[in-house]
Amino acid sequence: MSNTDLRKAGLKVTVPRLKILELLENSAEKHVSAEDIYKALMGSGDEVGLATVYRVLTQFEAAGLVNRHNFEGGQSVFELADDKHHDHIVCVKCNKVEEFVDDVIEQRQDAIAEKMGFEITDHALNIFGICKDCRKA
Amino acid sequence: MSNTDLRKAGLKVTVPRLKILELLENSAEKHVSAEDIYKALMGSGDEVGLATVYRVLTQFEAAGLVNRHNFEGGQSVFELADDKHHDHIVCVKCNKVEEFVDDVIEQRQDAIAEKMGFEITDHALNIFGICKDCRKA
DNA sequence: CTTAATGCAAACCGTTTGCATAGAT
DNA sequence: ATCTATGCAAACGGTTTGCATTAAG
Repeated sequence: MSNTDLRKAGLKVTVPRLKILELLENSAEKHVSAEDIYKALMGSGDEVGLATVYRVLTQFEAAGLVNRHNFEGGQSVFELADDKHHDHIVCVKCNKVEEFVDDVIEQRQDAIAEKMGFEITDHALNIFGICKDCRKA
Repeated sequence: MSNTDLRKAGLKVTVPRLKILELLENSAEKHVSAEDIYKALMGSGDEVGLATVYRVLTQFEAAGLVNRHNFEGGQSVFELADDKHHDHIVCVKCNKVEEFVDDVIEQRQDAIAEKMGFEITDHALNIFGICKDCRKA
C-alpha cells in the first residue's frame, strides 16, 4: 500500500498524493505527463490543481518514487520508479514508449565514462523510431 | 567557405547568419546554447537579436548544418553538424560536453529497434556524470 | 494547535511569432 | 523592385512560486 511509501518519504498522506500515486500505478500507459494526470483527475470528484500535480511529482521524484524523462523539447514524462534501470524507445508518430535493457550497452557505457574520466551519475539512452503499428498506417 | 553553404541551403547571406556560423566554427566549446551565441555576439559592433539567433539556428538545423540537443530540461544546445554521428557525455557540474562513439552500442541499438518492430529514425545516448576536473573540486 | 499541503493566479524561462523596417539579390 | 531577414516586443507553453486557505498529525 502506497500509504507507507508516502510516510517513508516524509510526506503527509493526502488525497492528491494518493490519487496521483494510484493513477501512476494503474494507468494503461506507464509514461505520463503532468497534464495527462491532471486531465485524468479532472472529473474525479476531488479535483487536483495542475500546480499540485507538478509539486507532488517533483516530491515523488526527490523521494525516488518516480522518474522524470525529457524525451524531446516538449513536456516531461513521469513513470513510477522501477526496481531496475531501463532505457526507452519512443515512437515519433504516436509517442508510445517502450522499455528495454541491454547489458552489453550498460557495460560499454561504464567503460566509456571511466575511460573519459567521468564519475557516472546517470545516463539516458533514447531510441526514436516508428513503431510497428504506425508503420502500417 | 560558409558563404556557399548558406546559398546551398536557400538562405540569403546576411551578417547575422555569417556571424553565427563563424561562432559555431570557432568557439572553444563546440556545444553552445542560443543564449551563449547571443551573449558572445553582444559586444560585436553589429548586435544580433535573440529572436534572430533562434531563427537562424532553426533554419540551420532544417538545412542540416547544425544539430540541436536537449540534454536536460533546460535550454537547447547546438553544434555544427558533424560528418559522423556521435553521442555525448555531459558533466552535471560544469556542463562541459564531450563526444564519443561506440560501434558496439550502435549495433546493439539497431538490433534492439529491429527486435521491437521499430524503424529507427534517431537515437540519443547521453551519459551524465562528473568530469575529472570537477571531481577534484 | 502546529506545521505542511492545496488551489489559484501570477511569475518564470526558454522559445516562437507578428509586424513594421532594413537588407539581399 | 521584390522578396526575404531582422529587431523588437508581445505571445506562448510548460513549469514554478507566493500567498491565503485548508487539512494532516
